Amino acid sequence: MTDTEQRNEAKKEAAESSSMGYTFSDVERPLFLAWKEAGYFQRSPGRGVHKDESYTVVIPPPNITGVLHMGHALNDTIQDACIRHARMQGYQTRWILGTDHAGIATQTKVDKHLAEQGINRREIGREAFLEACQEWRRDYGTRIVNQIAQMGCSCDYDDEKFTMSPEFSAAVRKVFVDWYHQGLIYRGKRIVNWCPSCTTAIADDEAEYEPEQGKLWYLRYPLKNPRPDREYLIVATTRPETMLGDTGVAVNPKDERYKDLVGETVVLPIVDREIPIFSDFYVDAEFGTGAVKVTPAHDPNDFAMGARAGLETINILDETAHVVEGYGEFSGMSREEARKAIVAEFERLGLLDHIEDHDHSVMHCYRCHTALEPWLSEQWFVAVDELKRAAAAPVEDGTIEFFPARWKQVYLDWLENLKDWCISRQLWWGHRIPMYYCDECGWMDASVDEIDVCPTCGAPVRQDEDVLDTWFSSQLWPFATQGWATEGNDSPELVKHYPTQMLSTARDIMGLWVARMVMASEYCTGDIPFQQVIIHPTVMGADGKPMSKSRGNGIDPLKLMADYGADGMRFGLLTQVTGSQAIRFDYQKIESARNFANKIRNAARFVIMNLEGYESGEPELRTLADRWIFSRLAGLVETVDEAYATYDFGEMTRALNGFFWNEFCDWYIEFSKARLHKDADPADRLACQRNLVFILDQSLRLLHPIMPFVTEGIFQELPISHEEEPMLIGAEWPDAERLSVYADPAAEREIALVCEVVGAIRSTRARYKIAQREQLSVVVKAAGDVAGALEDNRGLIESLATTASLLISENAEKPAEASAYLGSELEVYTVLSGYVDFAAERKRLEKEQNAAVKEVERLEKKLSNPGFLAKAAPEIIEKDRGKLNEAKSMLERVRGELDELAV
RNA sequence: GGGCGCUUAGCUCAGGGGGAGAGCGCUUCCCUGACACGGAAGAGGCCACAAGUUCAAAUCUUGUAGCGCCCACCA
Repeated sequence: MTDTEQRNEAKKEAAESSSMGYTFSDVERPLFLAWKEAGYFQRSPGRGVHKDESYTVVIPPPNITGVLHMGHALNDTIQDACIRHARMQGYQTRWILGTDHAGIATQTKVDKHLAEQGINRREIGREAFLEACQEWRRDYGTRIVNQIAQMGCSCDYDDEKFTMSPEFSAAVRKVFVDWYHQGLIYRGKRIVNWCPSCTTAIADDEAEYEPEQGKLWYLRYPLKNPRPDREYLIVATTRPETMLGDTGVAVNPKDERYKDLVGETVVLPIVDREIPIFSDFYVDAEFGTGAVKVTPAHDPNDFAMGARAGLETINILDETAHVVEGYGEFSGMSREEARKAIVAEFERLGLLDHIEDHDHSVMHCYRCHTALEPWLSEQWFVAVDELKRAAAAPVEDGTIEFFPARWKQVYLDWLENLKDWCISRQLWWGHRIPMYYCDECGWMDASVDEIDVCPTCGAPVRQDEDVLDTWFSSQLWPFATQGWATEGNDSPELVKHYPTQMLSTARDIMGLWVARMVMASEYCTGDIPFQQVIIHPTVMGADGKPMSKSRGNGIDPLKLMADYGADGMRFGLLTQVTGSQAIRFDYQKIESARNFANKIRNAARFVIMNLEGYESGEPELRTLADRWIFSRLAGLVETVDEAYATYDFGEMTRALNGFFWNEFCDWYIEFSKARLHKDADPADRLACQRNLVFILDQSLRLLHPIMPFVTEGIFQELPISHEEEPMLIGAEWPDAERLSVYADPAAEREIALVCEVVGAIRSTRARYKIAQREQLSVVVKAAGDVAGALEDNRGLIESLATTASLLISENAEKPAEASAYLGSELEVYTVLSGYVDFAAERKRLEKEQNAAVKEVERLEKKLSNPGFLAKAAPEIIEKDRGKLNEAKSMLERVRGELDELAV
């Protein structure tokens, strides 16, 4: 083990035992509280506000079923960055915080929780169960809000919302009642996804498809009037037990095989029911035998076909999926038992043609994993035709914009295929449907207020037992959180903060939530709910698969924050946000971001520890380095602004990191060191200090929305006036236009030359393993203007390259025993006095020679192409001509060097 | 089955018609008074494949192969 390795080991151990230097919670927590207490999180008008326009975002309310996961971490970071950015720009910001009661998900969790204590929901009854849910909600609701706070999110914590608050319930009831009275909500008997174990309907999106190795049974249905060539029809089915409820057999109208059978009748075996053969385009002639048994009560497609053909619907299963009365020996059997028994019966009757293996997917309940039963039952529905047209319009005409833009089509396609929405759930936890029934006189109506007695006959009424789908309340989120239920569209909050500016969410709830919010908003407020929709990429595990407990590839954001700090996690996540639809989670990105935070802290420490004798004042551009870094800053602000406008966070973080680390730290701070020296010119020293403070301050502002904690911590220590801007969170965002006066392409070109010379010397030094402190003699040969620029900045070169002597001249001669660097505009000769390794130099120069030869060939070929000369843009041709000249000159000089080495 | 996306350095990914980039990893040197979570210098890529458009293709079009996600779901 080398000394360095030993030292590193020792440091590592020390770090592990003392949790290295900086403990996040110690620093982050007090800053968070300071922001909160100073009122920055509150609804406007607040501190720092100087614009009339508002900037409002509603947080996608996290379910109270769990804790913060990677999806929240990314999504909330995006929103906080945007909100903080807007706040610094002076907008009246409001980030509405809250949680979602998440009906079915929470009920399952609470059920399970109670079961662990030996408590059964049905035994304790509805009231007690709901109290248990409320307790759960208090616990988890608090927990998740604390975690959002831990991330540094600048939501309005003093005005927290909940999808089952009284305010929200009022909104839900109002919408239900209005829609019911307008005929948008109706009750109907439909096929729904029924869980026989939970005994509730569940939404399509709450069902999970699981692949299953099944069978395809080919059953013979005898014709009522057998023909000489045909006694029966063969149907193929994956679910033979449903044949008890068959009321027809369907074939494709174009299917020649069955054309003459349409209109005939078959006699359903076992039940001896006579059912018609009919045609329907839905039937795929290629599949099975091309003849389909139709069970309208137990399959949604059959239901549709049955409706078209006017078939009877016969329900053969009860709510627990057992065969109902009236089917003899089969009655009372479970689905599985009935299947076996019926197949056996067909076999006994000689009506089982054959069996094939058939893999397919089956819907399962996502809570208990019981296979779902398509079941005919009485449910409440929202008629979507009218609503979906209203939801499509603002997206089609661009009033609502998607980022990335391709999601627009996904949204419209989803709406296009939307079917009526089943909103009733046979659950307890949720908004109870505000429908009242009188069993005496048959009166029924929806009501915003609670009703006890029938308005027509005075008898006691009962309220519908079912609750509403969670999404029915979630769809109201952007406006029901802002006083809509009580004050309508004139609510002061809505007037100021509606429509909201932006909604950020994951793509999987695009239809479920995003589209429904647009529908509901258009209908309830007559306005769009938000102007822009960000669909952020999904965070996948390191294996590229969706994060899940069963795969064990999940990442816990809380642990990330503990290990890398909230800032590290936030910045690291945003570096991975590109136009892509999925990101493969990469610890190294988070670690790099943590290192970046550390870099920022150390750079700030350097600036602050070098402020002896500092007096505040305007920046003063005295040197090339000053002009250069200010020019770069001006460019950075433009890039960052553009990145916010397009929500390109990857680009934003790359620009910020590159500027701060590679330009400000690696070069500008290094350039500054000589100027900050005790013996340096005091006036220049002060200018340098002011410039350092200015650049650092501007950098902190630009970084703050992404890394709020580190930047605020440093800002507090900066010797700038904190009277107007006491905290960075409310400080003014850098103004690209004002800074644009610093744009200085000439300075950027010149500094590149200086860096090229420094780099050439350092490179030679590294190649010959010459220690940094050993001073070198250097000769630079360059044309007049270049030499002039370098001469003006010889101090920078001398200090960064540690030279003993530096000769810069147009007519410089190559010194003896020197290593040569050949650039396009300059040559650098580093004197090595006796150390020159001729073989190594030759090898290196030969490599350069090869590259130069190739470049010359490439360009000559290109420039001798008549097509290129005739059609390419003149500036491109000019550029290539210049490049060819450079390449030729380079080649000539490399050859000259090689010739000398040969001597 | 439909839609969308991806394939660029060892790894994770940017870029997007005229000079191949970043971070991590790797190699060499360095604890120099901000930072070893660091500094300096390097090595490393016919940009998946094929055809086409073009004066010019990693970049545009089409196709092929592989990977992935979402939606639908055929009895």
